[in-house]
This record gives sequence, C-alpha cells and structure tokens, in this order.
Amino acid sequence: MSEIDFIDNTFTKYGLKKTKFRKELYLLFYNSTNSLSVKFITKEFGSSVDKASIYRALDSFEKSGLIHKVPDKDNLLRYSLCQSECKPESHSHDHAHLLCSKCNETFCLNDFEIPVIKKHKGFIIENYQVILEGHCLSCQAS
Amino acid sequence: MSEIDFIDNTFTKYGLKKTKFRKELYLLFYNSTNSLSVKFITKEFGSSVDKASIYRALDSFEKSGLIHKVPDKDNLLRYSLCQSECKPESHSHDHAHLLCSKCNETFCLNDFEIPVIKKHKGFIIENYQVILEGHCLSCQAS
DNA sequence: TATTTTAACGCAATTGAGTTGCGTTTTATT
DNA sequence: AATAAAACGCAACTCAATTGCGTTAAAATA
Repeated sequence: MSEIDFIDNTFTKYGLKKTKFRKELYLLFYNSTNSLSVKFITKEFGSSVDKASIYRALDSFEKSGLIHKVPDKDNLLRYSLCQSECKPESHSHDHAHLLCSKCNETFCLNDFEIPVIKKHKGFIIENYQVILEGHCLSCQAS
Repeated sequence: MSEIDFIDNTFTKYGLKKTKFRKELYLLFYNSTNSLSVKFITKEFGSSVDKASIYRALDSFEKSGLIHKVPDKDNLLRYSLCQSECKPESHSHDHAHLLCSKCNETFCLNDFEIPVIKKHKGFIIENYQVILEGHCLSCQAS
C-alpha cells in the first residue's frame, strides 16, 4: 500500500474530509521522525496556507486520534503521530519523547517502555506522558 | 524552626532579598500540596501585586532552585516546590506530577519512582519529567 | 451530472499568557 | 545616614493561539 493510499484509507476510516492541504499535512507527519511545531509546518507550506487552517487541521487530527500534543522546551505546542496509527503493528499510544535541550527538537521514542501504573495513593491514572531531556545524536558532536 | 524562620533561612542561603511579597509567595508554596498557577497566585494576592512582579519572583525562585515549572493540561505554566528544599530529608528533584483532568489541579507525587535511564539509543538523557493524567481523590466522587 | 449540504478555507480581528522598559520604592551594604 | 542594588508598579508590548465571517471546495443526495 502506498503512502497516498494509506492516508486516503485513514481519512476515510476517521471520516475526515480529503482536502489537498490536510492530506499533505498528514503526509508530513507520516514522513517525520520527530514531532512538528506550528512554526515548522507554517514554513513548510509557505504563504499558501493560513495559520488558522493549520491550527484547525491539527485540532481535528487530534480529536480523531491521529496525533497528540507534546510540550516544547519553551512550553509551546508540538504535535506527534499516535503510534497505533502510524505503525499499525504497534499500539503504544503513550510513547516517550526525547527533548534535545540544544536544538530544541523533539523525538518520539517508540520502543521506550515505562512500568504501567493504574493507581497511586488513591489517584486513578489513565494516561501518562514521559519527557526525557538531554542531547540528540547530532548535538553531541558540537 | 517555624515556617517564617525556615523561609528566612532559605532566602539568606540563596541570596534572595527578603521582601514582604516574596516571603508570602514562598509561604504559599510551602503550605500547598499542589503546584500553583499564576492565575491562582494573582487571585491570592488580589490587586496588591502586579503580574510582572509575580513572574519576576517566580523566575528568580526558579533560578535559585527553589521551584520548577510544570506544564498544565492546557499547556500553561504552573510552579511547584523542588523537593530537596521543601523536604530537606528527600532529594528527588525529578518527582512525578499527577494532573487531574477534571479539576485541572496538579499534584506532586514525592515518592513516585521511575527507573533512571542515562542513555537510550545514543541519546544522552540528563533529566526527565513524568506527568500522570487521571483523577484526584476529590474528583472521583463526582 | 447537477444541486444541495456541510465542512474547510482565507483573511482580519481578537484574546490572553508572558515579557520588557522605565521611573520609583524598598532592601541591603558601607 | 548615605549609597548601591535589586524589587516594585504601571504601561506598553510580543506572540502563540483562537474566533467570526464571508467564500470556496468537498461530500451527499437527487
């Protein structure tokens, strides 16, 4: 199955309208190993797409369960593909993220496992987020 | 040692000026079990303190290592006491936080342990942040 | 395929968290 | 008491993110 077909199928499955921009946006996520900032997406599409459209597309992707938010070093929003969708064989929605404190890029660590806890001192835990701060490969040289 | 004395000592130790507002702000943290938002702090002090002063105080507290930032459900900033300071016997700076998705409060889980990892696939990991999303005790009833 | 319905779009204006500049006040130093 | 240094209040500002609205494009139905 080609990337285009995969995206087409996914959009059908989730009842998303197949607009040119939204398909390209999803392809951008699909071909990326790290999470995307709105700034990056804006640069990628140039002046052809309004930022309001970007935010609205990201919102609808998130509501569909295609992507999820990741906080930035500066607490700005980034978005990252949910693993269960981008890799059908794996179902770890709660993957960890590595945040490089030098280049400020965020990377998804698909196979990083932490112990799953359901309860802690009376709290009911439904979901968790792990953010590892450090240096990525390219920033270790400099 | 009274709370006032403790705060006085801490301020001396960290070379912080002892202004009325900053001492009261630190006391607010000291007597709170959960992290504080700027909105909450603003309400607490009413119109007597400007928001710029609040942000500047929080910045200097953070630089001194007294408090650290915690992201909110809506990606807003909250601030939470560093454990090594508020509880001298314990030294877990990287404590986990529980974020209640109903009341949007953040609670510090001082004794929540996660395995410490130094490297992962070439990344050098220096720090980590764990955010557990779920429901706090008061929100389980409703 | 033409028509209707529905959602996405572009543009502009707005919101609100967080920051900055500056003159004044308060705390610490001598 | 005089001086230096940092914190303060106020106002203006930045910028990420949101919203309103008329227009355009995609899906549904005839």
